[in-house]
Amino acid sequence: MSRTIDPYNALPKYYQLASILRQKIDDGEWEPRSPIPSERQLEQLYNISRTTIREAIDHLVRQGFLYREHGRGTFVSPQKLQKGLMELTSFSEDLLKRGIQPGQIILELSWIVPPLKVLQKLELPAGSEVLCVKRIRLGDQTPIGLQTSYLSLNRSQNITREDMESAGSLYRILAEKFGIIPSEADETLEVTLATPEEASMLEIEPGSPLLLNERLLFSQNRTPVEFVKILYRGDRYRYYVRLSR
Amino acid sequence: MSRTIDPYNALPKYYQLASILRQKIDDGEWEPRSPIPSERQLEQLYNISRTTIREAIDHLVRQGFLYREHGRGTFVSPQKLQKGLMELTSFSEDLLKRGIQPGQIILELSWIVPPLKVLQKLELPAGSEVLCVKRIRLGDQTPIGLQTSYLSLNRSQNITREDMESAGSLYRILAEKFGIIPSEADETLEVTLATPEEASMLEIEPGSPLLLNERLLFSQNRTPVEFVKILYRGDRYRYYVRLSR
DNA sequence: AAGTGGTCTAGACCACCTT
DNA sequence: AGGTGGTCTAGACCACTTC
Repeated sequence: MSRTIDPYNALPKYYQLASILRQKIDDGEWEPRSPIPSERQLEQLYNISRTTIREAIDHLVRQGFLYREHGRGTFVSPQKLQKGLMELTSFSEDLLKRGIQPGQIILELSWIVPPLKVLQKLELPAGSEVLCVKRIRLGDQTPIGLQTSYLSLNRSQNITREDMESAGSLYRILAEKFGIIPSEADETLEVTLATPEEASMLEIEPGSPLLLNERLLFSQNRTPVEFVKILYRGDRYRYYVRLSR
Repeated sequence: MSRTIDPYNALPKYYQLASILRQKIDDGEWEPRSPIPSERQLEQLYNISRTTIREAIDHLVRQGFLYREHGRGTFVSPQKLQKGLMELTSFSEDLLKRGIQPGQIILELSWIVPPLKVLQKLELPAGSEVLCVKRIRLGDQTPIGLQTSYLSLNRSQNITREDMESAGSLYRILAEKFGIIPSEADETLEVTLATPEEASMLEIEPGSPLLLNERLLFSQNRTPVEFVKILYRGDRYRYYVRLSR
């Protein structure tokens, strides 16, 4: 029994169709590299115009679930490990996907005037205050990383320790409390060595190699929202990303 | 004087329009964050149907040159550093963008049976031969990284030292000689320490921290084409990536 | 020749924002 | 109310692949 399109549903038809197709892919109803029904067939099957069919397929192609070959058909992508491609993942979402229990110890949560370099990245005038969140990130109860976030918010948009503890994910708070949806980010990764202070918080030897991840996050309208530095233990973390043209 | 759409041009109209809009953005004719003409206005201006207009705009939105706000308009994105987002950059393209002169020393170029783990990633049966390319990568004449590529090719699709030296970029050879266009890649980054052998080739001390980048590259039809391991000197390389939803 | 995806038209109505 | 982008229709012709 297959779901159908409900014209009275608030969700757009192309979106409903994309969900249906997506499910058939996830369920393995269609084999990898095998063709899905042609656009004309889908038109008949779901009683939707071809333009709308194509819009649904476009979404799935962009997300990497399907690929098209001109004159031949549309095919199911052979799915690799993760299905979420290039998602802007928060630390907690990221770990959950890998089957590790995320946790955190909040070291600091206060309004400060950050280093000038940070203000420049956030495109704020000198002397501006930002919300600074310092946390030790845990995976299965053991330290994995040391994270410092600088958030470009109004003083009225405050985040409390309670918010942090109940939501877990900072990005969920940004979305649900302030309607800020991360849409793009510039990231850099490099190697550094742990200072004695960092080492003690991460429970490793001073001088151990660390993976330093810096991220500048932009919201829907391309305004910088957050600058983050995360120091990962070299022995416990591997950064993963999927790129596409 | 503005370009117009030529209906007899082989290029699709949405593509021609996207180029025109793109140029106006690049030339600074439209300020960042200012609205471009509405879709109905563009319909009149270029005598193209709205569907086609939207297709052109869709492309530019996906590439990050424009953003839409429902009920308000379509706006020019404030461009950051690089304009190419999330591109699958080859090492040489990558360095050139940063203003560093790329170079290479080819250590090895031969057909071998690689480790099983590599064959699995390339989805090849045990015992298959692949083309193995080992290179020291240089930036301004100094070693930056140690790169080992395993290429899934037919024995008829050979690459010679002359190819490598004249083209510089491996990806250019794949594209021009075999019509293989990289379209997606899974990358991981982690920290390791240099073995004595690696250290001598990179001209650093044994035990120095390195950034290990592994990449599995897929072609148009999502077939694995190449598996690469690159060991970067921790003191000379920073990995950069732009992510988007 | 028949089937597939790629491009395009000329409409329509809706949801959202501004005035 | 009027303008904007968001969704949708029912067609059409073209380019490419397969038989």
